[in-house]
Amino acid sequence: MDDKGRLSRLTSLLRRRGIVLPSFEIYGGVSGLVDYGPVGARIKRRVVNSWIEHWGNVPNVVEIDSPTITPESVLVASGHVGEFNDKMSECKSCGGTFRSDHLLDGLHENPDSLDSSELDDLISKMGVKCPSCGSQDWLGASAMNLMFKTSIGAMGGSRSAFMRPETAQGMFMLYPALYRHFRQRLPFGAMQTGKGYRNEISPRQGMIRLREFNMAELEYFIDPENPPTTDLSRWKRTIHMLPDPDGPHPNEVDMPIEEAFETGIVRHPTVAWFLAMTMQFLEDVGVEPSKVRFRQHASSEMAHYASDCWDCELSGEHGWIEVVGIANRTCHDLESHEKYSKSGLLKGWRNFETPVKESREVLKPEGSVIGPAFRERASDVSTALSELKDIPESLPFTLSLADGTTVEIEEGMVARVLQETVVSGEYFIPHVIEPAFGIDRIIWHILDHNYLELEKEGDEYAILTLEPALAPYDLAVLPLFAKNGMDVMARQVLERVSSISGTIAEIDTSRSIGRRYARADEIGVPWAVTIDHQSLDDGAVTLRRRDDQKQVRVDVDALIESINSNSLQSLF
RNA sequence: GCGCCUGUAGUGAAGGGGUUAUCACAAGAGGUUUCCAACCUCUUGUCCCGGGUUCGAAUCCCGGCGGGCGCACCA
Repeated sequence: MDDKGRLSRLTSLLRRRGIVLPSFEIYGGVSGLVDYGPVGARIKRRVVNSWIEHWGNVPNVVEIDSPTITPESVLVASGHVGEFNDKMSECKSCGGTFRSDHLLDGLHENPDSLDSSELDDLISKMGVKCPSCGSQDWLGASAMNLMFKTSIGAMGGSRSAFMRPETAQGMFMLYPALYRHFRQRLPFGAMQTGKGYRNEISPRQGMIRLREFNMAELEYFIDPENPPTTDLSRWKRTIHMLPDPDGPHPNEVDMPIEEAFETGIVRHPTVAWFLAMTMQFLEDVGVEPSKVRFRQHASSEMAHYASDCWDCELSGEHGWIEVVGIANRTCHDLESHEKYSKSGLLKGWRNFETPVKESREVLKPEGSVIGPAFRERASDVSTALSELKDIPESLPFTLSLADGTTVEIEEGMVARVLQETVVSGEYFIPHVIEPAFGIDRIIWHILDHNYLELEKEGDEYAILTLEPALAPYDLAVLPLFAKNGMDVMARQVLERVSSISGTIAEIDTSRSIGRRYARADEIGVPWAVTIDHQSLDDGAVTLRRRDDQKQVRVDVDALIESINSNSLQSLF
């Protein structure tokens, strides 16, 4: 079959059957925005549900849901505002645009810190040439903001905000509530699915680079000194991995996850577990395992918050595409939010195995002497005394204060005492391992990997071999002819099937039976039930399996029972 | 953002300064047919948007919007 045209035939199918299509099309469309139609929305819902179920099976993982509108201060703390506000300089003569700070690499120790006018001054002073045409004629640097800006409040005095570029910040914002929910015990995780927004410069490749997209993220909070370990041996499948090319294992490998961890290719036990769980999920939703690979980021391409990162990439019509990022974000986010928000609640507590008893000699200030002696500096003196590392042998001595000045501490101002403390544990900032899934990209690859172009009696025949759990309909009910009572019985069967919780069936009565099978196959309906004349007499119907077109005769009651127990396969 | 190509029913395509824009498939109604896109009759529906040139624009020109590829960008 003509492989060049497969992509456009698949795209046509997606539009024609209402799976994925351009948004706002009667107004000309907007690039980077797509709609899921009646069939696609159902597939999407089921993919998202599968994701929630997959991770919901993990103990200590809960789902949350937070706003997409996010105050600017949150994204300043997370680093997104700084990182997202790269300045771009445009060459007047060739029109090429480049990151202004990159143009100044090597000419300034920290070009990232400069504002627009400083960048412009330096670019012209240094005579920076355009990398593509060599001229020195630059337009002023302007911000390239990849976040959608908005404001909270309709009138003046409103707060500056952005549409969230990731759902993760919602989980960090709820950390105190999560910590309480889990009774102060790590590890635990919180997940959320929903929309994210990035104002891409040039969205491309259909639903691969969108401006508004569906994400599914899980933040797993751990104690970095006691990272949870899991039994990796239950995942036997070899995984294709491209380790960090600058690291100690620069070559591509195929091995089970357990071996990858033992040989040190995957550095963190919890990250290894997430890699395995991710592979498992992708297989479960019908991604072709041979078209999956995991690529470890080189330190140079690491996101601003990540200390170790693996991309999961899938191969399809658009090449290898990143669909999941698994990052060890360490304590970056919580630490930064603690600093910016001044909240004291973004911590975990770990008990020592045995409480530490400490006794040390301290100089305890005599308030009644220190106070009158130093007046407004008295509290600084007390602080400095309590922070003294080395207790002087004798008095008087010279004490340095935090502001750099010194005072003389004389006999009578302090008492020499032995202080005993018991420290039973300590606070720490949890580390976070985050798998972030691009749902739209995963759906694209599910469709791509399951779209089969077959030939049937000389005709082209398309079939979507979706996992039954993801199909837009579980079952198609087809009266062989829509008359003589077959249509009535079909509607009765439809009603019985539809009343089964979670089961969605459709009825199709128009045109020939072959055409209706084809229509159902094309959108991935796994089962079709046909009611013929004989069904009216014996109450049995024909059950047809999508993937091999085999059919069996089965009593309606038995059919309903099998659907109920999710065991239709066993009828064959 | 830049450069090249491009936009015609639901889908895929043909055509093109002049009556009512063409074809296939799909879709709807009816007929026929005892299980895999059959057949017959009828039906619905299209020139991306705006401006210009012209007696007349779906066609030519300009701009916008959308799509493809390349460059740049992609936390």
